Amino acid sequence: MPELPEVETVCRDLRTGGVIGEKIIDVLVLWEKSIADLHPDQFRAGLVNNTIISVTRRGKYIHLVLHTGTSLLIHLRMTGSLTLRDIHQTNDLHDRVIIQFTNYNLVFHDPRKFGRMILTNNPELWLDALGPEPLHDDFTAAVLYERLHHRKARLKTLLLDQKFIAGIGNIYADETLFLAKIHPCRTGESLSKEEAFALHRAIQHTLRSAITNRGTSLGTGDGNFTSKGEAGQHGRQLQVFRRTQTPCYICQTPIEKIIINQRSTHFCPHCQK
DNA sequence: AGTGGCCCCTGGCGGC
DNA sequence: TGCCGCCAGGGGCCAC
Repeated sequence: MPELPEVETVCRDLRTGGVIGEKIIDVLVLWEKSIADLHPDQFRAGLVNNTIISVTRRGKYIHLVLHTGTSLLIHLRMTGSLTLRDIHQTNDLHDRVIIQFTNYNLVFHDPRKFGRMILTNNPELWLDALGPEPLHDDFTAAVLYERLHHRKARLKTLLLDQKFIAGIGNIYADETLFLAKIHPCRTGESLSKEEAFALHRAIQHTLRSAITNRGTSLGTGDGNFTSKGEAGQHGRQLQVFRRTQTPCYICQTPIEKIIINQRSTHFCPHCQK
């Protein structure tokens, strides 16, 4: 599942891969729902002959800005990936959209078809709805405490809420709460200032560490998320996610799995209070 | 404000 | 071996 670290890795790879300055020659839409509500002709017309001038990330969105000022927002959701592929390489069954440059293609590949590409002149409609960027300087521990202390929802729910904080998904929510030694069912308002500060440190450490490892690639079904088609190396660092009934690395207590808001949640019942 | 249910999808996997 | 049915899960939407 691409979360902030995986999306950040994709953006960095697109930049170093030379996408900036590239002119779009043609666009193939192989699955119409992947481009939201736009007709494929409009989508294509908005992109062809355009040049990409920047690649940035906001939450889990990849934001490509074109020289006309139009934005292409890409959300990978569950199984999406963006890869640069040699122009002579054949298409894959699960390719959904192919943006063609002179010498290579930018391929949106998405087996489960949840991902979306949004061509818009108003990207702020999507991006401004998001909560703070967890790795920005203005997201301080005090800011997190301020956002938490009046919330009655459980922490797992809040961490997954993109309006509360942007970019965290199921893997890093569980890992963050383990690192902070806080139980996922605790409510926002129940946290002391010290606990909120510990959670802030855990969020930033978990995300930074995962970015360093180029993200997490889970073994089966979920594919790779780096734009070079490689597996991210963070999987071996996971402390609780998908470790149900195996011993906690700290105290040997079996990791428990519960469901919170339809999401599987993994934690150590001894370490996390 | 918070929660639960359902939907979108399909590969993978457990059960028989 | 082969088939069936369930599950995962980000996020939108709706009901309560």
